[in-house]
Amino acid sequence: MSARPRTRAPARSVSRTAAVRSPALLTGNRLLDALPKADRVNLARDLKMVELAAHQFTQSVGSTMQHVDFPIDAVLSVVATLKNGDSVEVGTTGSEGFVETDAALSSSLSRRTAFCQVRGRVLRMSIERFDQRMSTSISFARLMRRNVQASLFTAQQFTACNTKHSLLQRCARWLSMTQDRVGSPHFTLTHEFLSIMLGVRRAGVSEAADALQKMGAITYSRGRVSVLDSALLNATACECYEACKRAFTASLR
Amino acid sequence: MSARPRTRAPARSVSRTAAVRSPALLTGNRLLDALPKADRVNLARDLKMVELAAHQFTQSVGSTMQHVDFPIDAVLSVVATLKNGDSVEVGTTGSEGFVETDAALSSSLSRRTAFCQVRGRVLRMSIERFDQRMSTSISFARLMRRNVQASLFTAQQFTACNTKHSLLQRCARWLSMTQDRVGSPHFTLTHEFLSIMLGVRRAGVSEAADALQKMGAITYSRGRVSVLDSALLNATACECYEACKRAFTASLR
DNA sequence: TCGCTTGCGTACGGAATCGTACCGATGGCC
DNA sequence: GGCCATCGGTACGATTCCGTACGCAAGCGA
Repeated sequence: MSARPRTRAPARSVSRTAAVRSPALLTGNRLLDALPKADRVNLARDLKMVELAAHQFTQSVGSTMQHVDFPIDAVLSVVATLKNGDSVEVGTTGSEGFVETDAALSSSLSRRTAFCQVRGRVLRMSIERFDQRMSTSISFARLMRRNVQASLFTAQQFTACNTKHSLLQRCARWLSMTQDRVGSPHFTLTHEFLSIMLGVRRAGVSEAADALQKMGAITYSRGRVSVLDSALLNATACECYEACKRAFTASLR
Repeated sequence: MSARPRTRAPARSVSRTAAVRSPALLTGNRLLDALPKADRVNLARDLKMVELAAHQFTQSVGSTMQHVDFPIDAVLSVVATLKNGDSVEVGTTGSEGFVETDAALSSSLSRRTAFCQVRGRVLRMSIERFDQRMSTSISFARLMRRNVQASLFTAQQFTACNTKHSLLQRCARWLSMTQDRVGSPHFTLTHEFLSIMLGVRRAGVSEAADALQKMGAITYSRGRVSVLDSALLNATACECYEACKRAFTASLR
């Protein structure tokens, strides 16, 4: 309902754009796949497929960055940890981006904690290779930086979202975003975990989730969530869902 | 009646570090002044001093960027505007940085609104010159990007701050940050305006400000604020004040 | 199959903040 | 010197969310 040429895709399950970009070179990460062909030819040799388990950490504050992760079907969360131990999600990344954004900002130290939110695969590139590509390929550097711009936009949006929007709206936003990133209406998530991400009580999430379930948008049970009516869910979410989605879409161009 | 170091200012108003870096080339913007000498030699000809009045806009959403602003003693705010018209501050910039961070991220469109929070001077550089320097000077590009990293860190910190910290803490944080940026304990600010920045009611800010005044940290009257005890103010602020300060300091190295 | 861990429903008083509104006081302007 | 817009003190019930806590039930491992 948005990207113009792709919706008219023919019989083959590969989109036109992708076909033009020779499917054999596709990685599954949309950011990498948006690179011009020249950048993708030898990409695979710099990438290592890694399976991440749920809640597995991929970076921690103060450590030297070792690698950059380009998710395929995993969803990674970046959180800010406060002195009292509370963590709040400040960014989420799926196949539209990469984790360890600071690497694209001339920094070599991790300033935030990141971990796997929804289990799945990522393509891992060493910092050395990443830096090398950043400094030798203008198109690579440009695409990465535009993705960082979207991350910045998202963090800013969350800043406003957290003061202005209700818990129900934010729950719906989070579930909508995650559904997009997982690429499936079914994923794993406990109320407890979502409450940490949103910076609220577990009981608060249970109430909001119950409301979403009663209105028929989702169902859930013991850590498994299914989105039944994504249109309804999106409509219940605050505008921040659409805004962030647009930001990432725009960054791929 | 409080700020210590300035009162002890010697004959010359230039700091030691600055002296080492040949004072004649100093601009007054700490970010630019942190550039290696080679970058600063012909800097002045690309900069135009501009006086900004309070509440004067310098960029708006969706417009093509024309210039980048390096504040000297002005303080600029970047805000996210929601559909209902509410605005929330998502970034603040003084002499430690620059405004129009997206310019350093391969983007030419403004995604946020920015305006002058506290009147003063900025050094304005055209986008063309900025882009040129970004692409020709590694040290310039590196410094700008590290500053963007600090902006990203700040936006992330505010995301957590807005869910976890009390209004009193956030008021104190804002006042502490602004004092640092203005470089003076006296500045102009109404409760109304601060309430918009923090995304809360005007009455809420009045209560918090009253509390800060009663504890002797500040005094204020009809839009003029004076910080009386910055140590007390900092102690009342949440950890986010120190965290963001450190982030910007680190980005200058 | 048992038991235990984990996930979630729910409830309670309380705190923080909201929305709104009214009014006094200040200070710039004519 | 008087007028008036602006600033901020204050109060009210309403609302949202908090902190906490208890209990039930599903599913996993032994």
